[in-house]
Amino acid sequence: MLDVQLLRNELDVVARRLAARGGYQLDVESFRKLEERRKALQSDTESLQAQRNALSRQIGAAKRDKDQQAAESLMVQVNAFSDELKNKQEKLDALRGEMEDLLLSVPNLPHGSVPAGASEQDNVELKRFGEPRSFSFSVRDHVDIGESLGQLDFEHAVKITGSRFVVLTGAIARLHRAIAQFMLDVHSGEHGYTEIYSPYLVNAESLRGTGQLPKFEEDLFAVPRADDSRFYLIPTAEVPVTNIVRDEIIPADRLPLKFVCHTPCFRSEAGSYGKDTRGMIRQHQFDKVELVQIAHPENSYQVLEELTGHAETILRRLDLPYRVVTLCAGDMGFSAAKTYDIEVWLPGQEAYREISSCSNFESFQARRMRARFRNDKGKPQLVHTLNGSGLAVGRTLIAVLENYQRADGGVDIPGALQPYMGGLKAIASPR
RNA sequence: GGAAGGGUGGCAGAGUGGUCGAAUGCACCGGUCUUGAAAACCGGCAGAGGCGCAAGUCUCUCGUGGGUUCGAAUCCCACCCCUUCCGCCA
Repeated sequence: MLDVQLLRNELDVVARRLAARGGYQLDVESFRKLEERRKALQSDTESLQAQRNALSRQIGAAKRDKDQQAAESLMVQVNAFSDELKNKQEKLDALRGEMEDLLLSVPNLPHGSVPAGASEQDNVELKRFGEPRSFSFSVRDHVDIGESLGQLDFEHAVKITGSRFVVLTGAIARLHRAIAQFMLDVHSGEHGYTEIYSPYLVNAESLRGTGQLPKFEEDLFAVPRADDSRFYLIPTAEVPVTNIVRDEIIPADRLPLKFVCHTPCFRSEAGSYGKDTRGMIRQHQFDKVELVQIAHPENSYQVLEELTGHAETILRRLDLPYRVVTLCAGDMGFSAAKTYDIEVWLPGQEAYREISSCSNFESFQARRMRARFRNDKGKPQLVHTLNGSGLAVGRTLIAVLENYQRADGGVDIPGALQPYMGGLKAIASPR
């Protein structure tokens, strides 16, 4: 959520900066109209309230003095405008609701360093690490590799649940677990993150806090409850972990808070029907190790660089080629002010594919969550929130299978993961 | 699921219809004292919002939402959450 003051004072500037998001159109006119009505209605309402409060105080005084007559005449005065007050109050509440809805639907302002652009085409490559390996045999994708090993099984997943799910077995299932463990150990042991275990079901308020609601309900899986409320399956650990600080005031000397959390993530993938239907690139359920930082506004951009570096470390340790791109304004998520995507090389697709997305949300989520710290004047001030995948576990598994495949159909285990595989150096080729 | 108790400021904890946005303590900020610090003492200190150049002033908020009333932290209703006991349970 943007600061409503900013919209009041610099509406045109805000509209212009938002237009960088692939031509996003802020409804300037209706905001102006709402704001005008709000202003008038609010001052009317408040002055009536002030009158009522003053008269009520006098009634109290009169009653104390046992002056029944004075009290009654004062009550008559209040009653004269109490209907008007009630009416205005109701209108003002409705108007406030409208304002709130509008505000909740406005995306974050792109940071000044974010390149302009409408789509993926306009993202800017920042750096590359590693060289895509050249293979002396014909390269297979993870589906062929995993299925021929008999350890990557989409057919049973379809029977059990449906499309966009997978069953892993044997060494590949273990490799999947090893990857997550490795990541958790590096981030908690070397990068100073506190490991978190969190709920996988969250309430609507949490999703509103991080920005998934109210706008993106169709991307979520909902679980109905006995009353008419519902829980939602988390689309990312960002939601439960960031919401730890919702409605809290954190002592400044504890910033930044650094959390790492491994969870499954659930996404309906509404609107991506034809996309990535083969393999486990895009699943309704996937595991992810998420990094979250709650930072002081002064250094949140430095934190973004660090956090992105922490995610990169994993790929370096696994010796997987990757590149980092700065997302252009039009390709960024709703809540982000700046985002780096890390893309890993997938030989099976001969392409770099997203494996991590690291963002600074500045105060956008913090404002929705009322997450604050006490600044050096002793006043509560909004924190900045950041997060990034460190990394997506399923896609890392794909990258390992494809980059470490052997001519005989087996897969080498990267050195960093071998301790997590009981010393196993390779997944044996099928006979 | 049954029974009882309870949700008040950063924390602890008073307050059961009338200057209560709220005593007191702790924490925090500023000052006096001190070589410095601690202690002591003095002062300040909830949040959000409106109007105003400012000084200031007004409104809202005591778990949430409704209701009663001229007036609600306080009374009524519903819901949520927490604690304890019983039952059930990985």
